[in-house]
Amino acid sequence: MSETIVTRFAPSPTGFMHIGNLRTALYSYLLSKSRGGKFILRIEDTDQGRLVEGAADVIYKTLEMTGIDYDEGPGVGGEHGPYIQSERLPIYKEYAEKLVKSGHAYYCFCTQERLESLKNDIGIGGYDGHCRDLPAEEVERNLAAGMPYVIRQKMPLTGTTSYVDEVYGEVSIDNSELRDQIMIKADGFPTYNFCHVVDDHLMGVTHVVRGNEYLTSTPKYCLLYDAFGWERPHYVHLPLLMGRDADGNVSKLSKRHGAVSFQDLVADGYLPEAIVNYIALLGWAPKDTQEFFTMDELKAAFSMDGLSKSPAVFDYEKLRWFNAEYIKKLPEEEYNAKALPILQELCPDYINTEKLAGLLHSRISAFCDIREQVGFVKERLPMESDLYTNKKNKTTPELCKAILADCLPLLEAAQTWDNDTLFGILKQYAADTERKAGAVMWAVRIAIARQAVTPGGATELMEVFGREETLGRMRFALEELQK
RNA sequence: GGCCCGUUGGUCAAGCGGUUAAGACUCCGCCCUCUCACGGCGGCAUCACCAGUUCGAGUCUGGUACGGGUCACCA
Repeated sequence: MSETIVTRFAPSPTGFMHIGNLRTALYSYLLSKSRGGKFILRIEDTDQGRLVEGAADVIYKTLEMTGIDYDEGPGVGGEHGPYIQSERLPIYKEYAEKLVKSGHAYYCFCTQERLESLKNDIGIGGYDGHCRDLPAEEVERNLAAGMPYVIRQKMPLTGTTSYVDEVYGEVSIDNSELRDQIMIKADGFPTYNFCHVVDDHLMGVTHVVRGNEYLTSTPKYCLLYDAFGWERPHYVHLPLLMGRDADGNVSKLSKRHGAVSFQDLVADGYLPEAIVNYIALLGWAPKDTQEFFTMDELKAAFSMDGLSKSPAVFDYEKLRWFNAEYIKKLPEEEYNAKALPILQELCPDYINTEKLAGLLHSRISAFCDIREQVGFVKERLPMESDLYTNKKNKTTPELCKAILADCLPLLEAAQTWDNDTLFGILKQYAADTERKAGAVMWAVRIAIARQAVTPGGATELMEVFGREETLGRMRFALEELQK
């Protein structure tokens, strides 16, 4: 029989979608979809202290924007609901008590103070098992007296627990390394360590896809499956996403490395398709050298044997390259829909923003680049002394002054104001005066842009500025040179 | 510190015992060109180290070093 594969993405609603989490969601989704399986979304909101208003919406929105759709989950329903853990509390309680009855878990009445002092005692890393073998009568008495309690998983004291990870192979941990972790907290909420196992089993999850940080705690979860008599799922641990620190070292990608949430990147002008394409290749590689993938192509190409074992450093440069490629492929209308509003806000009215947007299309890697590219159109920049001097075109301030003086009347007389006409005028002038076209263009471009590097050539910029602004800038530059 | 995992160029990576060690980003040249960008062409690696196994090792084994993760009433 061919088992239907079921994977899930189980994020905690923190208010933002970390790019590493998004990649986990993507791989989990792709694993399932590459094999015609099901994909479930489950919200893990069992930490009452970290509740953030509207945080789940960020998750829904991100998955929608990236095209990661789920067969079951909040909003879409499914036969295993509810899909929000805070709505499943009675289930966890029931299963935790089952484990207490079967001797795999126990009530613990230790106070926070006692636990604190334990931490300070050398030689005891964590809980000491104080309540592990409390007499039944004492437990009953404490419960009846309403003493606060937690429920802990009873770990075996000896032996080892191992499992076979789909990417890392066999992982084996001494049971003595395992602590009696809390399953149900004092507030009645379950911990991740416990409820994700219950949910994954109840929801029929066959492959648990998650970050490598769970590699060494997975034996604890295996023990839980064993205690319940449930079949263990397949584990697919993913290499971590790293960020480059200021000191050159790397560590788990986090906010200090820059924009690391999906929404931050989108706000900076990165396209969801580009982000997905880039992170798909961070920790996974296709069998051939294809590098651009649509979601459908990813579904077709994804396979677990392409997963890497070693951590991957998130490289903004490469993301920028991907994004630039996606922007270049954007149809005119879609590109303008994003670029024009930014330009209109930045530029004076006389600027031909549509033309400017066109010049920028192949020159930006993210839409946030627009701002720094158009600084010179907003205002006349202070002139740097040596800009008129250009070795390749053999220009000098003196030559530029002459060119500007000559060209000003020619341009004032221009019948129409578009690139072709303007280019023709200047080209003709160059031919007539036996000057290099490059020198003429250089003089004019520097005069109006007042900076060395510009998006577009002299006549293109003239079109962007329009007749009045261009001539105004040229006259100003000429006067400046004549001083 | 204990335990676990990893290590092919600055980065992402292919490679599965015999290859001139793919490809991409970055960087650097050259070409195109009214600057830049786009586009085109080209360049940049003794596979962390040391032992072993083998006729032969980036590929297998062991050790060392380095890096990372994990040891919560967070997930």
